[in-house]
Amino acid sequence: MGKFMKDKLHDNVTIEDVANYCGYSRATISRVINNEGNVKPLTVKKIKMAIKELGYKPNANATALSGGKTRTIAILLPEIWRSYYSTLLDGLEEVASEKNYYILVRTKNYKEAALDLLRANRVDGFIIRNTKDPADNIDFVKKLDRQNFPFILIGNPIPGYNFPSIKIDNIGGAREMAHHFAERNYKRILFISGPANNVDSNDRAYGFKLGLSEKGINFSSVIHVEGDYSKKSGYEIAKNTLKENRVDAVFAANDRMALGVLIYAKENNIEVPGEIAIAGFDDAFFSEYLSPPLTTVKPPIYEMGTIAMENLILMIEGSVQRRPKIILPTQLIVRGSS
Amino acid sequence: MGKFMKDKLHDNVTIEDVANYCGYSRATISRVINNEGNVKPLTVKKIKMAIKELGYKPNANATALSGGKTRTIAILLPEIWRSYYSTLLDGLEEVASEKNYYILVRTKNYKEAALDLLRANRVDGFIIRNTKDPADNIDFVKKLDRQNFPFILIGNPIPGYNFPSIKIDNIGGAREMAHHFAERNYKRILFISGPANNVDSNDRAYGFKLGLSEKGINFSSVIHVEGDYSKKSGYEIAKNTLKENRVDAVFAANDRMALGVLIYAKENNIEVPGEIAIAGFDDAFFSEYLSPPLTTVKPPIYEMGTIAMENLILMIEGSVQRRPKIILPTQLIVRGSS
DNA sequence: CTGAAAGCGCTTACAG
DNA sequence: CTGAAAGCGCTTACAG
Repeated sequence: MGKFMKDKLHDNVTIEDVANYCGYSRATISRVINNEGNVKPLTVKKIKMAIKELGYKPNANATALSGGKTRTIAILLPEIWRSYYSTLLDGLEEVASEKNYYILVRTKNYKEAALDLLRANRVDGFIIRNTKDPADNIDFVKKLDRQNFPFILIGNPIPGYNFPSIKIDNIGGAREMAHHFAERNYKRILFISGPANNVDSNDRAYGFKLGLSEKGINFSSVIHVEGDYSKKSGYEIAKNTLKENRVDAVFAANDRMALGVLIYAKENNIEVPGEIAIAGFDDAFFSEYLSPPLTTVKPPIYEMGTIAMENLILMIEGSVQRRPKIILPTQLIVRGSS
Repeated sequence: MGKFMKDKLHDNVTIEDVANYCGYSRATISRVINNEGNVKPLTVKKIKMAIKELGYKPNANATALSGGKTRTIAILLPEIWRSYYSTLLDGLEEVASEKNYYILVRTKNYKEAALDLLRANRVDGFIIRNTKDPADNIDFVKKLDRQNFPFILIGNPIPGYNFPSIKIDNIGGAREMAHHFAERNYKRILFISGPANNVDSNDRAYGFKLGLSEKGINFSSVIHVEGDYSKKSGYEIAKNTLKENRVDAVFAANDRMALGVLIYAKENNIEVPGEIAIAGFDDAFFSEYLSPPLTTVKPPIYEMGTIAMENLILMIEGSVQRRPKIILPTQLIVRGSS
């Protein structure tokens, strides 16, 4: 057959065409496509042959409409740009495409979009990364939960609820940092937390405190100042605190604030780590390029993506009810700043 | 699972429900949804009211199946992780969501996926960022073109064809860099290109040559060495070249190779820019954090995303045939390294 | 093991 | 301006 004919076939082949081609009914073709069993092996073979020869692909919209799955998963993120999110997305997509799923990514006004996706039956499941305020999309999440519609929360789960979720071990990571500080014999410590209501930051504070006390350092001797996760707040807090207090080491609840502290130290000729050690949390993209490179806690973001997607697909395809609650270990990365 | 589907269906209000609710036929409801005109204003009003009250959203699969659009756009990328791609994605999504489209993102084995998306009628259009070898997906692109299916190529277009595309002005950017070098009075120049067959790199080489000649500098006096875009190749080339040649300035076809040169210079106590100036192309995420910060050419990646999506949507919705060919200007960013 | 037939929720000529 | 009806390409009880 000519090139043109071939293309034409490829473009419009329906289940009906396959049925006519090999002399079975649409129902049987459908059974073979969906591996339903209860079809004679020879028939399966013939039909698979026909499908291949005609280059048949089921129309996804028809499949979804008639009760089948969409094989697409919605991923709701606050933004894409930051490496945190793009790395996460990378992990999510890795597994999705491997398992033959498509991903629909949404950031802008995603609450509204989520409802639309659900109602329009566009997806089989949701991966949801909360915005700053975890309670923001509580209504939608509850709705999913009520309908038993598959979803997984990524990052900070919604406090007070027991939804399927995956997050990093903030407590463990900060605890390790505390141990590191103890080993280095840093005694006079400044801890800069994130915003007061931030779950991550609170966990990091708790873990840090825990780790210090395990090494016999009382948290009450630690200067604790609240920042807002911005570079600027790190800078300002350093400026306000370091003049009046002797400090051996600073632990900021994220790398951006640690960067602010580092910039302040450089501007004021404070030697790092000679006079003051500095550490952060996140292993931000810039951290290894600073001078000195920043000691930090690296969260397994890519793995969080792959594991989240694996679990979601299990929820979608599995007959068993699953409510995974996963916590992934972090990794302490000691660099030149401590 | 049966129960689950049933529940879900019950939960969803259909066009039938709207029809019953307000006493018009499904056909008329459909007309109102699609703003078709030819409906009495009062009827429109009543129906819109009913839609709102019932919280009705059309089932996307039914719409697509019965000849409507999917309102989703496939984005094919070689990868997501690098900031180039995530920034691009950000721009693409910004416009897509604003115009009420969803995006389907795919990186892994995307050629195969693309064909599937097309056949299964899952999307209204394609945004395609070529892999290293632009000819790699030539068959698919030709197929789209033949079917008059909307798509736009991003980045390096396929040589020899006239497909709708958008890219940055590599020539103009490198030309500006040449002018900058001339102003700084750098005479002995090392140019490190990318791989020989790389379209971007060739354009940058051409633009650099052009810019130098405009300032009376003969390109033949420039040492031209071919790299492979990696940090390592920048490092190696610096090592092999800078020992035996006096060089005032290095222009690498991307920032990663420039970083390699910078690392070599630091290791060998060559002062930058005192003894050798270094510049790159791309404004990579690390470039502003280096010491000294790297002079480079910043491509308008985010804008490339927004403009590409705007044009694609015009192609999808517009009645007019459009084959946009867009080239976006870059921006020279002079930092401490030159 | 297989098929006929009834949907799934829309759109779109066709008629009036 | 509006509705009845056919159809988009699948899946899934129901029968045999």
